[in-house]
Amino acid sequence: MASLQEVARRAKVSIATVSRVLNRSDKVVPETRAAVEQALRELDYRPSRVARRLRMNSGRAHLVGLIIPDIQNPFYAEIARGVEDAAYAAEYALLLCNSDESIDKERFYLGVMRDESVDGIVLPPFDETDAAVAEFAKTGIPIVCVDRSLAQEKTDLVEVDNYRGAREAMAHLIAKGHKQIGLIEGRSHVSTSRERRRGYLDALAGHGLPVRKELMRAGDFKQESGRVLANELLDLRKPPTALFVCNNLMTVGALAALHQRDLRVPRDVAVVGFDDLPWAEALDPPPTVVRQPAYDVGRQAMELLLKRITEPGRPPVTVRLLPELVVRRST
Amino acid sequence: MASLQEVARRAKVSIATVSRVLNRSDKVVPETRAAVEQALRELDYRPSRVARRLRMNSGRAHLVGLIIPDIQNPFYAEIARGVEDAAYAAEYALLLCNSDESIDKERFYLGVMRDESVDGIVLPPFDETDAAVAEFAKTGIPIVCVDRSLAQEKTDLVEVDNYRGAREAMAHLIAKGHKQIGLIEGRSHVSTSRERRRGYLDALAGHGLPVRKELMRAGDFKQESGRVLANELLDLRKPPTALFVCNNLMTVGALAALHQRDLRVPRDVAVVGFDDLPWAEALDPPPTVVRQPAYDVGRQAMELLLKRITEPGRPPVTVRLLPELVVRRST
DNA sequence: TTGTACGCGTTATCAC
DNA sequence: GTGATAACGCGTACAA
Repeated sequence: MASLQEVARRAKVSIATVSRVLNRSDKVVPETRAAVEQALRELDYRPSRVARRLRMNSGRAHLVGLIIPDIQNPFYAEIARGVEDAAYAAEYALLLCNSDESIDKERFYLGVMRDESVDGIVLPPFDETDAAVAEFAKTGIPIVCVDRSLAQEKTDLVEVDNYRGAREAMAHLIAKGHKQIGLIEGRSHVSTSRERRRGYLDALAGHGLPVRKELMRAGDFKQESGRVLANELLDLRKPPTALFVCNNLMTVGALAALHQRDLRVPRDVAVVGFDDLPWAEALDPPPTVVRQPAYDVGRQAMELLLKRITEPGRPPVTVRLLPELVVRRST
Repeated sequence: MASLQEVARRAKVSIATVSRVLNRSDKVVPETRAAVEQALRELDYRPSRVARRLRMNSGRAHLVGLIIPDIQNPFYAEIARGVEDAAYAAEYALLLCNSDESIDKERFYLGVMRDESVDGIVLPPFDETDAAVAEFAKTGIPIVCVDRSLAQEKTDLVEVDNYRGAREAMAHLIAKGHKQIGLIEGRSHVSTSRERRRGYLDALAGHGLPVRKELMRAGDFKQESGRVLANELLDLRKPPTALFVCNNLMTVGALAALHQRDLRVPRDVAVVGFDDLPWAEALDPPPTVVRQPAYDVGRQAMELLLKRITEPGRPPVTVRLLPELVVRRST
C-alpha cells in the first residue's frame, strides 16, 4: 500500500527520482539509487497499476480483455487458456467475460473494456456484421478476432481453415459410402458457419452428390439445438445416414438424440463433429471430429495483440491454422 | 473518450455539477440537470473506471478477481461461471487468473489483484496454510474462499460438505460388497483432501473394515497422477476391487488406466469419483460420482463478496453446500 | 443550487 | 543528477 510519496520520503529524495529508479535507466548516481532501492524493499513498494493506467495514453496498462461466449464450452476454455498463458508470459492480466452468444451482453462488456482502458481485446465476434465490435474498433483500441471474422472491419485475426476442415470431414464420410449426409450448422451469419457450409456443399458437388435442402439445418451452437435438429433430420421420410455437426456442443446434443432413439453409431447413423471434445476417448463411442488447435488460436491471438500494442501502425494480419481430422469410432 | 471536463464545457456548467448528476441525487435544478443529461448523451459520456478507482478508497471499483487452478477443469469453469453471472448481475467485472496449482503463480496474481485495487477476490487457496493468501488478507481487501478453506485466517467461505460426500460414496461402495477400496486423494494439505480422507477412514471404521495403508495414495489433482496411482494400486499383490478417486481429473486418469489394462468397469474394478463430469452420460461407462454444486459455490461466493464489500465489518460466514451421490454405471 | 480546488499515484517535462 | 510540477479523470469538501 506504500506510494511513491512514502518511498521518496523514506529515501530522502523526490518522487521523480524514485520513479526514475523504477522505470527509466536514467542517470541516477549509484548511492541514491541504492538508498531508493532499500526504501523500496523496506516498504514492499508496488506501483499502482490503476494510477499508471490513468496517466498513460494507452498500451501500457498491461491489461487485456477476452470476451467469449461461454467459458464452460471446452473450445473457448482452451482458447482462453492459450490467451492467458501468453498474457502471463508477458505479465499482462486478463479481464474475462462471457457473452453467452448474446449481442447485448457483448456490447455491455465492450463498454467495460473501454471504461477500463484495456490495452486491447480478443474476441470471436457475434457474427460477421457485429455492429458492437465495429463501433468499438473506432476507439482505436486494438482488437484481435479469434475463430470468427468480421466482414467489414479489418482487424488482426486468428482463425482455422474451416472450409478445409469441412471438406475433410465430408470426404471421410463420403469415402465410407454415405450419400445422404445431414448438416447441422450454427448461426448462419457467423463466418465459421459459412465456411463449413461451403465445405459441405463443395464436397457434395465434388463427388457428384445431390444437395437436399431439407438435410441442412441451422442451430445456435448450443447443445439443445443439436438434439432438436438431429431429431428433425431423423424424422425425415428419407433420413440421412450420416451427420456432419458443426460444433462441439451440438455434436453432444446430436449424439444424445441418437442414443435416445436407440440408434447405433456408426452402424445406423455416422457422425462427424467439429471441435474436439475433452476425454473424447472415454466417450461412447469415441467421436470422429475435426480438431481445432484452440490453444494455439488463443496463444497466437494474444501474441498478435502484443505486437499490435507495441506497434500500432502495423497492417492487420490473418493467421490461419490447420484443423485436423481425428478419426475415431463414430464413423 | 469524452471526459467530465468536456461534458461540463458543453453543458456550460462545472464538472462538479456533472458529477452530481451522475452519482448523487444531490440537489440539481431540473433545467441544469436536463442540460447536463443532454450533453452526456451527445458526447456518449462514460465514466472512466480507472479514474474512479484511483479516487475512491475502495469498494467501488466494480471489479473483483478470481484465481483458480485451471479454467479448463470443468469444476472450476463451473465455479467461474457462477461467479461471473453473479458479478454481471451486480455490474462487476472479473479479473480471471489461472494458478495451475502453483503457489508461485498464485502469489504473482495476488500481487496483480492488489495493484489493480480490486474490490475483493474469490479463490480456492493452494492449501490450508497458504501463506500468500494469509499475507494478502492483511491488506484488508475482502477474500472469499471457495471449495478449500484456510486453517488460520477466517474469511468468508463457500464449501461443500466433503466429509459427507465421501461417506456417501464409501457407503455406496461398501453396500455393493467391496471390502478392499483404494483411495486416490489430492495434495494432503488441502482441506478438501483432508475431509474426504476422513470420510474414507470413518466409513471403513463404521463398517468394521480394516484400513490398509498401501491402498491410500495422494496425487496432485491432475489427470496424470490419477493414472499413475491407479496403476500403482492395481499392481499391488492384493489389489483393490474398488477405487474412490477424489477429483474429476484424477478420475478420468484412473478410468484411462483401467481401460488400458482391459479391466471391465465395474465388473473388475468399481469406481466412484468426486466431482461430476460434463457429458457424463456419454462416457463409457457413465461414472458414478459425488456431484458438487459448483455453479452455486461460485454464485454464492460472489454474493458473499458483494455483501462484504458493502458491509466490511460483518463477521465471516461459512456456507456449506451439500454434494449429491449420482449413481451411474461405474459401480 | 452551483463552482473552485484538492488529492488519488503515476509518469514526464522542465528547471536547477 | 535531481527536484518541483503538471497532467490523467474523477469525487467531494468547502466556499460562494
